[in-house]
Amino acid sequence: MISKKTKYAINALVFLAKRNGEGPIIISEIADKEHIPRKFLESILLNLKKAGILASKKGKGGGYYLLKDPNEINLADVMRLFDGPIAFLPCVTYKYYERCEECKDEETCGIRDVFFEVKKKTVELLKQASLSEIIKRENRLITLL
Amino acid sequence: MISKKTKYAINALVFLAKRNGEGPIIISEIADKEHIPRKFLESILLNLKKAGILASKKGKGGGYYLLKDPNEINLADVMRLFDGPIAFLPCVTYKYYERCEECKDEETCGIRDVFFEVKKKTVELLKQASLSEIIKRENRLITLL
DNA sequence: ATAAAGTCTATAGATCAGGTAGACTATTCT
DNA sequence: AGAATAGTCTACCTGATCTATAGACTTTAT
Repeated sequence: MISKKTKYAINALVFLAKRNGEGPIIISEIADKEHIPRKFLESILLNLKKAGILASKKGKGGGYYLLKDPNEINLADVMRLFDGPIAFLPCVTYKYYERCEECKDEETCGIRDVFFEVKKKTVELLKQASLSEIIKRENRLITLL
Repeated sequence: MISKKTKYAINALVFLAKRNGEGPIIISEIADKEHIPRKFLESILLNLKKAGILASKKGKGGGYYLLKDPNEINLADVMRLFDGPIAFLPCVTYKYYERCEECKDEETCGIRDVFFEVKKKTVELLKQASLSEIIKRENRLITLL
């Protein structure tokens, strides 16, 4: 399961993507509209800014806005930012690789082989899931109602 | 990431599967060979027994052994037993379904749509990963060396 | 009887998730 | 200049969960 932090981050990003181009949007508005505890959201947005995904403007008329294109922000990146590796085992992650202590031989580990495949497919699907893609799906689901 | 508990459970099960038919194997042997803390392993095996996957025999000559066929024990079931749902969101799980508090409309949620697809594929792959399958993969990896 | 082996109950340290509080800094408008 | 607005930073708290460990108890084979 992803953490609430990640879930809130995704919701906030989709919200900002929908209003992309309208200029800065204040934290309180995002918090209210997306039902996210305000102070908690603060630190989330700060992280997204540090990661180069969002930018902010201080003072009156300020707020947060997307720095990158909605096509280029995907769920895999956001999840990794807040929850760390997506894989089920440390020995099949790319950036956070760690050997399993109790493992006898990684090269011939059947368990690892399975989890590598799972991770590969998962990352593939999550990379495709950009903010634009999410919004596109939402619109498609609405037309199906 | 899966918990150590789940990882240990999988290792113990694969170990037992390899020696299926040899009669009961004592906790200490599994703990030693698989490098699992003995007392921790105890409670894990007890859970697997309660779930109907393992059986045990007390007293001298006792130990644990598989109750089900190695084909019928898969990673999806084991993971669910110890770590709960496999999905990334509570709203796309089957058995543990829960609505996302902050969600406005589940029916048209693009985020949910993506995570549903991810979960579907993941469960599919993990269901195929039976103990027999894991051992088969291990043997194949050995021949490739 | 005795040794072997699983079972049950309790506990403990460490880490982390989720959230709150408040002071501080930068910017804009009048 | 000064008030209002809005993000930034530091610190803290509470409860849950993970990863074990300890020890007494029960069952069984010889």
